Amino acid sequence: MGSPSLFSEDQAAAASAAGAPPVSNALLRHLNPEQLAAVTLPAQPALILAGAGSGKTRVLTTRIAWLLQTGQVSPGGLLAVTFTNKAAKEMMARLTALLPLSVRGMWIGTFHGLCNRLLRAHWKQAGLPQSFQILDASDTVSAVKRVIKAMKLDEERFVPKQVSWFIAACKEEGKRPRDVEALDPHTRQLVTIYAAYEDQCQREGVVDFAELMLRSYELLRDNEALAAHYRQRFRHLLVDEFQDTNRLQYAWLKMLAPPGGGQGVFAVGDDDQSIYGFRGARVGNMSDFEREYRVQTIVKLEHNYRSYGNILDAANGLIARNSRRLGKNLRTEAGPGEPVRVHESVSDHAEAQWLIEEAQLLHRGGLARSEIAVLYRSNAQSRVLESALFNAGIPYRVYGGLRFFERAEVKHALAYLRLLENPHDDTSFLRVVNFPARGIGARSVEQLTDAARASGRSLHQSVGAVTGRAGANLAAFNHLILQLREQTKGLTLREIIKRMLDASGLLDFYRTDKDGQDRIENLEELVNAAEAFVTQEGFGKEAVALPVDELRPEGEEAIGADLLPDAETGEIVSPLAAFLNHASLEAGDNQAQAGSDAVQLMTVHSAKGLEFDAVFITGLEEGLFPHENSLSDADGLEEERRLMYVAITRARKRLYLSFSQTRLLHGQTRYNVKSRFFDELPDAALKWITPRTGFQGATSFTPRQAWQHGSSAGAGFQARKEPAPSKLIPKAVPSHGLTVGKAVFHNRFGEGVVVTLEGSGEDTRAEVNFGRHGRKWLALSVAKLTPID
DNA sequence: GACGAGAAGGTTTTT
DNA sequence: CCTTCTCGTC
Repeated sequence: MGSPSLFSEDQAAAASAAGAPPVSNALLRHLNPEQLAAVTLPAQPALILAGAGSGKTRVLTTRIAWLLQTGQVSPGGLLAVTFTNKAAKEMMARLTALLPLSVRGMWIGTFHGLCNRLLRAHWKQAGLPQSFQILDASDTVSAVKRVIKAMKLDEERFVPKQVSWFIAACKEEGKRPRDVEALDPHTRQLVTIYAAYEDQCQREGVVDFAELMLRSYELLRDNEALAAHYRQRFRHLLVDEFQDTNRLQYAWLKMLAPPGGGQGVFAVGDDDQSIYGFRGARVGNMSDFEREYRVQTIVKLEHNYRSYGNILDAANGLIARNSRRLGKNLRTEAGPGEPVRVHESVSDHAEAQWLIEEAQLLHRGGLARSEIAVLYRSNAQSRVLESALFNAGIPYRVYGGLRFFERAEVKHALAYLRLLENPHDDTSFLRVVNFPARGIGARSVEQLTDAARASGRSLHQSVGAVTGRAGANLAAFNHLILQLREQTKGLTLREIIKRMLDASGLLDFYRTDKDGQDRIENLEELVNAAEAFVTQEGFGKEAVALPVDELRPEGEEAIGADLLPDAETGEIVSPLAAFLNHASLEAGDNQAQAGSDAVQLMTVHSAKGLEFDAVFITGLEEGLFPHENSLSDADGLEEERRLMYVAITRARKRLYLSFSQTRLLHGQTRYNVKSRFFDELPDAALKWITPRTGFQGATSFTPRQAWQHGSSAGAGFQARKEPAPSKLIPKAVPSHGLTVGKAVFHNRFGEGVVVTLEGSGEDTRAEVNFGRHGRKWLALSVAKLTPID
């Protein structure tokens, strides 16, 4: 590994001066020296370590704008890739604000979006049908399920969901069935399923998310001319959230811009915010990149523009406990601000109660509810909070759960639309052939599937193989689709969808359904979404007029029609096809009421990238956060710590850390020790607001100032050491002085909580939860257990 | 095919 | 405890 230099301010100034011709200062004026250094780096591999709240997106977009404005690259000559549609949209929006520019047709998008684009443009070479469909996660599981059924395997041993994970994991390692090393019989069988699943997908012309990546990787790997074309074309590649890339994504990048190829590869990431290791993200890609690309320049963005000092101290102090870091420390000029408030409660219920009162105070002090976030490690924790908020009549919004395009009714509608586009789409066919019910049962579907499989034809084509009543019903279904196809020719997208909703019987079905009202609203929303898509994306007359290669880099010759991506201009695809394409890659928002002023509830994972004035991190208990399932290895714990780091750095002004002595989980009361993270946070940044004695959701004793002045309220606080845990579950106390739920101290295991008491007299034994040391059974006659408090 | 009883299982998740 | 899915019945 080399030892890349760090840019100093002088170097930064020098770099911008020595770089391309001076640019209109407006673009660079508001950048700090580190940001400026990053933005104006020469065209070479570079790694930008962008801390939380350090203006990462600004650097990325300004970099693009600068490259364009200085004429170093044309819009068609750069590729910028993100993980989420949201990030891609944000980037395009900011870019348009910086430069008078049409971002349409530029290669800015998600990994999957860009792969899709490559595959649509080169479907032949990729071995796909022109109108291949994309399976979402649940489609993938159903498809795998069908394979397992067809292979007559036990669904207990081969759980479709897990098998689909296995397949995705293989693909994300770049492995086809023949590449997977199967050492045991079970894995061998999994690989057989994988192979059969591939056959089925190929037969049906569908690809799952992982396949989008793998297939386009292979496309480039196996077509030298094509790869050369794109390498020639993309002079600059920019990658967002580099720490979240998996093996395949990194390999894909290397295919587009091999080390030493002279292209600018601008990788932005934060190893401290890598929280997706469990699904294949490889932080190691950052150091691999540094090594393989012989990165000369690492720019660290450590100036934080989001949070006050105490919050950053907490974050820095915590993350410093991790080993294997690239090393970074956030700093601010905003002053210390308030201390981080720590609160202990007796139960999860009390925690919720306290939180609500606190949130009400903030709101009354002038803070918008939407500026208050309640974070938790796992979704199960939201219930108590939700019901408390609900009972208190406080508007709230829970992230997670079903997204718009994942809703059953929307997926049904999309399936009909897909059949209009392509009647041979078996996935869609199966989804709606009997929905709404039209007398085609499982038996007939099975018959039909067998016939189709035997003849190698689509379900649509095999309808004749089923006889009797069901056969007639199937024929009627086919007729319905074909007729609708005829009738909607030439109609606007809006009209097509409305017709379909009517003719399919979907609307009628939900009208009679008892809780169908919401679903009907969603279907209406689908019509609106389509309408909005047509207008936004310009799939009207205007778009057709836009030449496909408008943005082709200067001097690049046209190289044959099938080498030119259609650039989503609408020239090749119909609005319907484009909309379906859009719908399969964009899951949409997850809930309505997005606009209303509501307290935001979400997992720490979904909070990544967001920021709020006030943040509550709840359930900070051993076993929950850090989660017990991640404690088996050091890597797991480090990822939990990064997760906590992400959580802390979401807060702008006020941060609460909260834990509870008891929590109802899986129907059982659990007695937890407070999270080890409390021991790892700098005491000076914390302020314990739990009173020594009282319990039940007591609020802070500090005289509270109005929110507007809140940010400086921390000035006079005394940072006292954590108090002894307060008195807990009131119960009769036997002679040994212990009760279930009692906090105790053991010389070897440290602080713990009594979970069970058994026996009496000399024979009394206690099970104590020592958190990181696990649960221990101790004989009270032998073990020295000191009750705390 | 709709409904209800009963069992299973319950970190984190975008595309 | 509570949700989700499967299976059996009418």
